[in-house]
Amino acid sequence: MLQGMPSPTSAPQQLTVGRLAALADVSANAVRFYEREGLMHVPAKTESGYRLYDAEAVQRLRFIKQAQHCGFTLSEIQALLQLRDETSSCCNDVRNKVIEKKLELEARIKAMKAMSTALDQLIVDCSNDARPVGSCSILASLSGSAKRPAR
Amino acid sequence: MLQGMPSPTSAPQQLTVGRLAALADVSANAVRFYEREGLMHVPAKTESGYRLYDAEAVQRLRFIKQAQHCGFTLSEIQALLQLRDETSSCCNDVRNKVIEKKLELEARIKAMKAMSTALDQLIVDCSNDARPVGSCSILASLSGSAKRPAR
DNA sequence: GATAGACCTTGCCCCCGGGGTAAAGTCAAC
DNA sequence: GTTGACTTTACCCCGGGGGCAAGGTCTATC
Repeated sequence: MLQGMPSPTSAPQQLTVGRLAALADVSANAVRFYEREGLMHVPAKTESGYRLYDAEAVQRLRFIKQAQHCGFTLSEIQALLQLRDETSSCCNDVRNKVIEKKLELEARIKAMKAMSTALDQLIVDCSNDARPVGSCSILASLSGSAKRPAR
Repeated sequence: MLQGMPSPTSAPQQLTVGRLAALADVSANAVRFYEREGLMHVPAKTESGYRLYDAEAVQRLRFIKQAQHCGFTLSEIQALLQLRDETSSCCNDVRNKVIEKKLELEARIKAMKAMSTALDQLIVDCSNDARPVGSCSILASLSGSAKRPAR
């Protein structure tokens, strides 16, 4: 079951891709994908080609996942990771990106609320009766040119 | 400029794909895509292969766009269009789909609000100073295992 | 030492909702 | 007849991976 360490190599905490993935609740496929996309560093490998990760990789992978949960895309996360890797960047650089993302999220929420409200109106208009589709106010509303017809 | 009707064929309101698309504020590419996906009917064609649409197609295309604006995916819209095409279906069938979509939208809004709140917390924690990234509370929070470290 | 079976490797195609491109054909207007 | 806007089909691209195949490797158990 591959329970032991990949002992051939010496270092303290060496993880295969699957075990790393499990620690961050991600699929092994996803980890390899992040590597291809440049989000994860290319790790050391055993002679047979198995990837070997250390504790830093766990941090990095968790970072990626947390940032995704906050609404960042992978390419945005790549930019954040770059800031993190450069000692020259400062906390404000990060903060600004977070604020920008926050504004973007607010805008998307607003758009979705508008959708939700539009649906409410459709539901109210269609007063629960069992009319045939021919006279369905919902279908009529959706076919109009962006303005609801008088019902 | 192809301003006139495609007169070779006789009927009253014949539209080429670009003109149809313009009437619903959609790209011609999108219209052809909807046809491939079975949302738009395959239209009549001129001898040279140009698509020719009538007024019903305008209705249908507007329906698709409006429904998209309400948050429906194309495959859900296909189901709605099917209801619309079947005389046997009733208004309640439509209404139920709308209600279901409304609930889904609410859930997504809730998730995005949670993201937004998480970002707020990060912004507050990172108290606007110019610390180096090494001590950035945002990066620290995102690297942790889902719980924020005491700062 | 053999075998099971869980794990790993690379490589490639799939989802959505289209966008964009190319090369070539067709149309109306001047 | 020429210009230039429009059309056709066919193909690849985005994000964020999922899933599969064919084969190699590892550990545990007999």
